[in-house]
Amino acid sequence: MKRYNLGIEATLEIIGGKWKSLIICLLMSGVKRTSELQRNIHGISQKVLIQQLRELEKDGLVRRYVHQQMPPKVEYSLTEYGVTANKIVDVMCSWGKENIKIRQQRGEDIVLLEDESLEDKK
Amino acid sequence: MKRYNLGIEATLEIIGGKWKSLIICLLMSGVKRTSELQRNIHGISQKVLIQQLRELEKDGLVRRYVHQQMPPKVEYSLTEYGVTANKIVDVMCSWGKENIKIRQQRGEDIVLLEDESLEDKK
DNA sequence: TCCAGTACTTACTTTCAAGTAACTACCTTA
DNA sequence: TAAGGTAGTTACTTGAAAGTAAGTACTGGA
Repeated sequence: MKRYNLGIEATLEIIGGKWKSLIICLLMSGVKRTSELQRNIHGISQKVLIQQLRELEKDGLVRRYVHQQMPPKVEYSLTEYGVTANKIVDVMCSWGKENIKIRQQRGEDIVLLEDESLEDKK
Repeated sequence: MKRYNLGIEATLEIIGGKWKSLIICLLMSGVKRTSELQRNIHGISQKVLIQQLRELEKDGLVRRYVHQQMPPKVEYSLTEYGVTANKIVDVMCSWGKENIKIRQQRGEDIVLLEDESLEDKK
């Protein structure tokens, strides 16, 4: 029997960690191929990306669609349930933006590249 | 120069990790003493609790008030800025509750003890 | 006088998520 | 025929976060 004291514990298990909320954030802008995700998430390794995607799939947030073709083409998208999780990711994003602004005003040497990573580079 | 691709990265730095969102959640119900927090956050060690509180204080989310008396009495509360972060914690809590319900309906052997940890045990 | 409780600090250890790198297997293009 | 791109897997290593345990310093109560 698994016990949770607060709802937030379950949330952290599912979208906690370094990468999952970023993946959800990117998938909100539409279906993405594996390689697209990897290019757009700075610093993630292929192993970790795929591992995180599989976990999100297992938890019902992400759908994996394999095109039966060569060369391989695999597409990931959010499920309906995954979209509900985006509510969280959304407030985290906007709170984070505000936080960065505040720290910039304080004189910290930081930038938000913002959305560059979301756009497809031509 | 520190670079963020998405606002969410800054958020994760500040309230990410295993314990910080739980601490914020508890502090939303009012001022708390160190020992109260420790009793109410199941499994946290004193070292880690104090460490997390100091980091939250450094980031401006938590206020630490030391009563000049013996035996020592230290109280922690959320700052105004800390209260803004509670928006995030709030959606995480409610999403997590929903998640637990769904998994219970699926037959998973889990419970949400919910709010027991928030109340002062007499 | 000793134990319990307050709020810490310090030192050391463990764990596990993430990182690194190499490998498979297939196709297309040069 | 060799390189580059697709989507992975596997094995091993690293490092930061967290856990463990003990010590400090003070007071109040049995």
